[in-house]
Amino acid sequence: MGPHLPHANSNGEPHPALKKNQKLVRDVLVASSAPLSAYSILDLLRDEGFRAPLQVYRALDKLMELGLVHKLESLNAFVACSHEACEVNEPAAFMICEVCESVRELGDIQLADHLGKLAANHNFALKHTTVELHGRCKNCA
Amino acid sequence: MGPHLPHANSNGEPHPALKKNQKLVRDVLVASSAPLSAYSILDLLRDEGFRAPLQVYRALDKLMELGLVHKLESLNAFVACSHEACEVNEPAAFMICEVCESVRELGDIQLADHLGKLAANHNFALKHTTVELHGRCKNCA
DNA sequence: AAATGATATGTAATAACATAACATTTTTGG
DNA sequence: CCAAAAATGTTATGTTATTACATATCATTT
Repeated sequence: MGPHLPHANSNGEPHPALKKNQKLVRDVLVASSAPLSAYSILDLLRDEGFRAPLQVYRALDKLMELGLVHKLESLNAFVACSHEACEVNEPAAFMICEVCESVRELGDIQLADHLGKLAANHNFALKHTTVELHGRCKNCA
Repeated sequence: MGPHLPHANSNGEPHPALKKNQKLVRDVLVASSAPLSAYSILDLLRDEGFRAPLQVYRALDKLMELGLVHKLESLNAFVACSHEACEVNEPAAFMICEVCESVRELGDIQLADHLGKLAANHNFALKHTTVELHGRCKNCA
C-alpha cells in the first residue's frame, strides 16, 4: 500500500465520493470520544436503517482504504482518523488509555524510520505496521 | 506488568509449575512454524482430551503470564516465545510474513527506548506495547 | 427509453474468536 | 490429614467477522 492519499480531493472538497453508509459510519466515529466496535456502530445506526454487521464492515473497509478510519487491532475497534496526524502518512502509533479509553494518534517520523530500518536489517519487505501503546493518559495517571 | 521473569527457575529446571494442559498447549505452539488460533490448538488437542475453548484459553492465559507465549493482536493468534529474544524483557516487536506466516520475535532495546520516550513525552504511563510488522520475509520477498 | 456494467446495499446464515457461570478435581502447604 | 487455592471440565453464551446471494443505484452506451 504505502502512504495513503490526503483526505481531500484536488477541488479542496472533502471526500465527495463517500456513500450514504460510509458517511453515517464515519459520522458516528467522529462523534465518539472512544473507539467503537463494529457492533456498537451497528446499534448506533439502527435508526438510520442499519440491520446487519456487513453494512458496517463494508463501510469501515472503504473508510480504512481512504485512510479516514483506523482499526485498533488490540481492541478490535475502530477510530476516526485524527486529521493532523494522518493526512499524509500512515499513522505511526496509537496511545490508548486503559481508563478513559481515549486514543491519541501519533505520526512519529523517527519511529516510522526506526521500524523501516529494523525491517530492512532483516531483509523484510515491510507493508504495514501496527503500533499500539497501552497505559494511562496524562489525565488518568 | 513490566518485564516478565526468565523462563527457568532458580534450579535451572524449565517451568516445573506447568500443568498438563499448559504443557500440551505449549508443546503444540513450539512445534508449529506458524502462529495458531485458539481453535486450531483446540482441534490439535482433541485426541488429548480437549473438548472446549476454555481449556485452551486458560492455558494460554497462564503461558502468557509466564512470558512463554505471546498473542499476535493483528492475527488473533498465538506463538511460543522464542527464548533468545524474550528471556529477560518484553518482546519489542514481531515481524510477520504474509506469505509463509513465519513470525520473528525481536528484542530491540532501541525501539523499546523510543516507545518509552514517546510515551513520556506525552505524559503517558506506558504499561504494554503491541508492535507487529506485516510484510514479506527474506525468503518470500 | 432500454440495455449494460460497475459499484453499493440489503439480508440471512454461519464462521471465528472469546468469556461467564458453575461443578468438580487436583495440588499445595500448614 | 485437612483446608485453601489452583486447575480442570462442561455447558451455555457473548462478541467479532465473513460467506453467499439477492437487489438497488448510478453512469454510460445503444
